[in-house]
Amino acid sequence: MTNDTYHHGDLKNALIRAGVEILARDGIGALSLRSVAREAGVSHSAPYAHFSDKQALIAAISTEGFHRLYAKLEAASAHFKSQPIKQITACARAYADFAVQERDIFNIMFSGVLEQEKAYPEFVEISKATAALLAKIVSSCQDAGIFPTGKTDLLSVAIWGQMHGIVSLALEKQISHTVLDQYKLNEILLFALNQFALVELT
Amino acid sequence: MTNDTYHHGDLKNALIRAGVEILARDGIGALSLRSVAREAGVSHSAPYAHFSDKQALIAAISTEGFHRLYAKLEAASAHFKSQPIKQITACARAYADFAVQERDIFNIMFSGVLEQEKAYPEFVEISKATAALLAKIVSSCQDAGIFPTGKTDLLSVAIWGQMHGIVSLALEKQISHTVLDQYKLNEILLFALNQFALVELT
DNA sequence: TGTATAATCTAGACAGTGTAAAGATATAAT
DNA sequence: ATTATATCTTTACACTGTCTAGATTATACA
Repeated sequence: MTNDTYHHGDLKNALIRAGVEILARDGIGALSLRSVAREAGVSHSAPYAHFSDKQALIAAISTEGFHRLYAKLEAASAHFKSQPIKQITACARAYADFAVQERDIFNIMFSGVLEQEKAYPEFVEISKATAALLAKIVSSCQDAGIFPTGKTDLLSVAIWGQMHGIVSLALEKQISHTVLDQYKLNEILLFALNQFALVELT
Repeated sequence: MTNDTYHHGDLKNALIRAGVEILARDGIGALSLRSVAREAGVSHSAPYAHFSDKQALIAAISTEGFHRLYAKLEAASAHFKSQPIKQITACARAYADFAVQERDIFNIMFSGVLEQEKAYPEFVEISKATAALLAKIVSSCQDAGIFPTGKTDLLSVAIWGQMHGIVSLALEKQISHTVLDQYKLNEILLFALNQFALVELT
């Protein structure tokens, strides 16, 4: 797609890819409209043909991040089809892995896109789908007698929040390294998840 | 302190107060070195006499934020002296209240200060003290038979992470408003906290 | 097919930002 | 009292997001 014509052909997606690349390579501080344009090889104001402002580009990059997170959770879940215990623990691990490995995308995904007055339908869609995927897994755990029945959405939000918070604090280095070294992130997540469970998750 | 002399007298603290004020009034997007200097009535590079760079100012504002959070948790805890059940639930509510009411300070406190290569001793001190305060309350809950004994630090981190994550997702509007309207933030927190408890927390 | 219209991209400009350097002014130390 | 140090202002620079005007290409319609 990256031919040498005046018109790029697929600039919108190229800009999103460039943003993801910059986040992974140079970190969140290096992500600017202009750096993304440079990375994609276009002029500094070319992005405005596809994104109304910087927030819109960030929303698009965050949307891509949610797609990756969804795919990772979906894969973890599919890998243990009809084994709810393994599904939920694998998802917790996948969530943590994603946050650690794609740290800056993870951070940008949760840095206020939905708080904006503007609506970003694709972002809303995939983030809702991700929440629904978690709820589905939690629900199947309930059906399997792993979690108490009822209030699936409440349970699901509580579990998501728990995973999210523990992972976030760890990324922020707010969890003392003596604790983190002793237990490791996955063990903390498992311990926390087990509080909800009727049988032991391992 | 704000006399009309060339030397301000207490510029460092004035800048921190100005930063806090801007965060509360105009939000995180309006927080710049120059806006803080303007708010304090000094030239745009005056802050460099007291802060090595913007990160250092943000660290100082975040430190002030942690002092406020600590004070709020301490007050909630002190108000229910030797009533561990009420202490822990009051702390959860206080944590959520702080996050909601001082939203932008809360966000800046958890936006990577400790990830920096530079060390900010006062920030480390108060954030450790806050974690220690939570651990103390959790420990007293263990002594009172509210939480299972042992692994206090693990338990404490899991509970902190849980509160932090649920509150963060709510601030981010990632918790669907149908769920949030139905249960309210405090109820979600209480439900989640109860998973750790041997007796019912209310 | 040819031409008007729209979409896409470039170039230039502007105000705002973080930061560095040089100089002015007040305080502290001797 | 003089020197040294801390504090603050002014100026300057590169970089940012965004706006405008104009160039180039694709699309739609006659």
